[in-house]
Amino acid sequence: MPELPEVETVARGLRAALVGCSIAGVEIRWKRSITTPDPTAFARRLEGQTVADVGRRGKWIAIVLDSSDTLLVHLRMTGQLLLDSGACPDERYTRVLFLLDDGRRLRFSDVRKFGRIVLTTNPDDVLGDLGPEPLADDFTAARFGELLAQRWGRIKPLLLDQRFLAGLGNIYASEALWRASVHPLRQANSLAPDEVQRLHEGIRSVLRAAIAAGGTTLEDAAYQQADGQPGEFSRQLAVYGREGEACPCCGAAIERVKVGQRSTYLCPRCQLLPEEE
DNA sequence: AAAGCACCCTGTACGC
DNA sequence: TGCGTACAGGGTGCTT
Repeated sequence: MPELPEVETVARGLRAALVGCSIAGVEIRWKRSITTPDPTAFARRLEGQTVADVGRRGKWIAIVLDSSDTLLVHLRMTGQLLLDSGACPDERYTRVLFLLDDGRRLRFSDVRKFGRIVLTTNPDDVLGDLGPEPLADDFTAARFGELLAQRWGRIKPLLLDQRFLAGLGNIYASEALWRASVHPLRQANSLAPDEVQRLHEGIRSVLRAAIAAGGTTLEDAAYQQADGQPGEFSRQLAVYGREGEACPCCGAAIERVKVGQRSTYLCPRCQLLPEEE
């Protein structure tokens, strides 16, 4: 499932491939993939627009157009943005098709139809509620500590809350907690300064490493880079999806538990839960 | 503020 | 083989 590193990888690929290109036409095959405006206005407004830049905020891809419009894309679970030269073997899951003026196509493919596309002149309407970017310079351990100190809930669901911190999903939340040796059920405001420091570093290091590897592609997952290549980070996952396997650090068997209705993976020996919690 | 749950979807895995 | 059902998951919205 695409999280920050996968979305960043896609955005970089699209930036290299799309800037300067114009949209000649739009074909909408699943209307609910478009949040706003309505499909007719969406297609009409996009035709003739040129891509000025491609960026990312949290798990949103922002395709900035040379008018006052921005195309925001959220891949959710199975969304993909793929470039092709005008044909592809399997069109089954194509939900929206952007026809480019040079004959290529940008294809929004999405098996489970959870992904969403927004065309807006005010991206902040969508992005404004997002928490800090974990890799930004001003997201310091001190700032992270201040934010954690205000929260009484469990740390793992908090890391998944996009209003608290933007971009982490189920995979990297588990990985970051393992890197920091912090148990997922810990109360957020109970973390000691050294734990805050480790978790801050765990989050940033796992995201950086995953971006460097082109993201994570799981066996059954849909994520691919814009050129269709799989990400290589799955081999570096320490705990996610590895129930019963040996912890790379201590060798104990990795456990899977439910936290807030989500599967969470941890090492029961490295990530201890203090008795009072 | 925090937690639980239903919902949106479909492919896959499983039990019978 | 073939059916039915549970499950996975990001985000939203509602309720407790």
